Amino acid sequence: MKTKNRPPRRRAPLQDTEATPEERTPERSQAGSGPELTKGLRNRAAKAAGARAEVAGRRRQGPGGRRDNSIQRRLESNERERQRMHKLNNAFQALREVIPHVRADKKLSKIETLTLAKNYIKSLTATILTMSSGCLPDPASGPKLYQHYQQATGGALGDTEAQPQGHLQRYSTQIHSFREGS
DNA sequence: TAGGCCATCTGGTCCT
DNA sequence: AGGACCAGATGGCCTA
Repeated sequence: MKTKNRPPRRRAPLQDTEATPEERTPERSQAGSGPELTKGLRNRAAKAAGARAEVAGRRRQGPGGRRDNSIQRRLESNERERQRMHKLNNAFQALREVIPHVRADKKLSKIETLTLAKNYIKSLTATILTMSSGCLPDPASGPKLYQHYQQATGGALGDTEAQPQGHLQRYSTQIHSFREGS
């Protein structure tokens, strides 16, 4: 699979207006002040904003454009949509951080994140059920603990099957230790 | 260069 | 009425 640790990208709008990028895009300013954004990313965002303004200028000149009010509403709507998607992405990131996975060097894609989360929940559910029946899984012998997890991990992550059993073993051990410690 | 992934724009629909 | 949500379209970036 491909590396997904990429900077945020911006696309020039098909419709844009009079407002300068600075005055109408909190996200872009957010892109400039976000805690996780590097200077390079801020530069990129600024550059993209400039490109948008340029496109806006070109489009403004054409006849039959939208009325100002309508355009303004659309821009506000776009901004809300961006914010909404950013929240969604933050949630995805938070989810990535709590899902154990074997490719720590590569960022999980959204679909991988969702699939692994589902499998992780299944694994934990299985653990709870095992605990509730008073039977601890043996971490040294390939426990049933993550049969669910391993199963669809292979489905979601094509290369997971190639991963050494050690990762799963470690995962089991960690869960086991956690349970013994708690 | 193709394909995967992603951000953004956009218009429609639903909800408050 | 206005905002939230959704899905399709578009185009950029990256890797094989």
